Amino acid sequence: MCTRFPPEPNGYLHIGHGKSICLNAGIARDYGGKFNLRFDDTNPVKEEEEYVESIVEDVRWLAPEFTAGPLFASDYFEQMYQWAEELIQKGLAYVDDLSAEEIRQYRGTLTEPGKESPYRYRSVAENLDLFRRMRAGEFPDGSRVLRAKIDMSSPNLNLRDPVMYRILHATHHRTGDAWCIYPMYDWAHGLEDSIEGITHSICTLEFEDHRPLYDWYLDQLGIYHPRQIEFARLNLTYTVMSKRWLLRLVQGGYVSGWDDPRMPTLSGLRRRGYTAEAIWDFAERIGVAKANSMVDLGLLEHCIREELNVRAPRALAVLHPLRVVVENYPEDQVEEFEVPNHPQRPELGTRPVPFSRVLYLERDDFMEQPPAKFFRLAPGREVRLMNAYYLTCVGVVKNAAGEIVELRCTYDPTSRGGVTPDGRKVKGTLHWVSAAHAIDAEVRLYDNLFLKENPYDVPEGQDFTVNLNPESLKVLTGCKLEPGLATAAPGDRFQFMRQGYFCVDSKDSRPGALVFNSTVGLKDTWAKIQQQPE
RNA sequence: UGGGGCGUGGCCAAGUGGUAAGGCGACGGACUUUGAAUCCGUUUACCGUAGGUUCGAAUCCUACCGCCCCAGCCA
Repeated sequence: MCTRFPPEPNGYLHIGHGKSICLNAGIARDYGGKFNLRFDDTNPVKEEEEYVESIVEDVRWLAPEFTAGPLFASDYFEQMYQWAEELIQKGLAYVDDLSAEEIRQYRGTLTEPGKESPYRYRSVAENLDLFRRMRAGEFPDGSRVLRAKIDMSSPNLNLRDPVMYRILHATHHRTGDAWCIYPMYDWAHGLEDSIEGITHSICTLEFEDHRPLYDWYLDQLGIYHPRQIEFARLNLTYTVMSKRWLLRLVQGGYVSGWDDPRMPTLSGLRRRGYTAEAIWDFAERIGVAKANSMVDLGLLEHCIREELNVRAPRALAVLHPLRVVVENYPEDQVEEFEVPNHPQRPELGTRPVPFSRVLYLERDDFMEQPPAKFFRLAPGREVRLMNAYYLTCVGVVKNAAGEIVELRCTYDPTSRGGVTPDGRKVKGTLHWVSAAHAIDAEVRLYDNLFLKENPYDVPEGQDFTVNLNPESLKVLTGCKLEPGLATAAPGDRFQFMRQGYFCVDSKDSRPGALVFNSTVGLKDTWAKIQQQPE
């Protein structure tokens, strides 16, 4: 078993490529085979070194232990050229002087057969001479091509004498100016697979029509013949995967770059806090088939939640702070509570969290006039501060505009640790942070980039921007975090209790000026209840 | 109106002649110092449609319907 992932280095990898990488690398893993990362770098005008670097990084991140390479199609150019001469010798390829426009016209249409080029029956010697001179750089771009001689009346347009080589006086990111003719995908791909001994050449559905050509080249050459198998590419709700649209998002400044945490790119997901394991899990759950489908984004989110639930240490963080004064708590007293890093995994230990008279609570955890099912804090109501004390609201302080600016509360000294001697129960348990000890941080809350399940569904005459979610990014400043988070390093992941999973941004976070990205929220039953029409 | 594919519950997806796995979601309930997690249960599919073959069909045959891809010197 030998598989490969053959990206063209002309863009960043996204979750759809992730599916392909997991599929191919997974086969190699499961059957003890090989998996090659091979760049299909046959078009110098579109390809750049920047892209190969990002792709190598992404593939190594996803499948480090299975990946061989990087390999490059451009390393096989000489061999490909020799094989092209071989086809010419066999009378199976010819140099065509028709212009691009003429070739298009001669190709016919979906329903009408094509016409043969007047240059189709040149002698082998003339073809060889011309092809060598193409390589030598004697002709300008677009003046001639090498074509396979197959069947101009084939119902499969790919078989109507496909172009094998075009003249391109362009500098290649790896071969420099060594070549001025470059092989076309159909000609090159099977050869690359054959050279590497690929057994299963797995590609997406749109190449199904190309398979007869893939087979034809290999058969005519009589070289090792891998088998091409197609599968449906991934579509995700609320997400775009086309290079064109992704590029628009980046170039239009709708996102901060290819690795913006809202992007479905592997680098974006990584920066968002996704793990390689979660992406593998996702890839395995969605399966592989030939039916076009659209996978629910919720499944991807489920995968990362499930993993982070197990591995992410918990932390207390107040995103929308509301000041709370505990009136009966001594003015200058500070005590520390030992808080478990993970309630379900005691082996992860505890950490000290300071408590004092002035605290911050989440604004959403208080309602002056609570509806029926609200069981958090309200005037006269008692709740538990997680791992600390029971707290009762005794007063509300408002500003001139009538906005709540502070809560006055009392605590039950006998409830230390969050349990009372009388064993009385309380409905709500809230996260909190000591005002005097909290550290400030910026928190970036992300939502889907698009409002529609299918962002490509744009009303007639309108721009794709109508589907953009104006609230896909919310930057919160002045968030209050427990002091232990001060030493969090870029990439570190936490569960902010009762809220969701967050990671320290790998680009913008600095010690003393931390920036957290929301990876995914916790499931929120309360939000669901609130949305129900009463 | 040429060719190549695909159509199984809300979303994915097994199953290729023996009478419809699983996951996600949704909905109930238990438990709970995260309205999370966990646990239990429910969601009981005219297998695109219509015919046919067969003791028996999602699986085989025929016709029809719907959706996707192909006319780059892109990949």
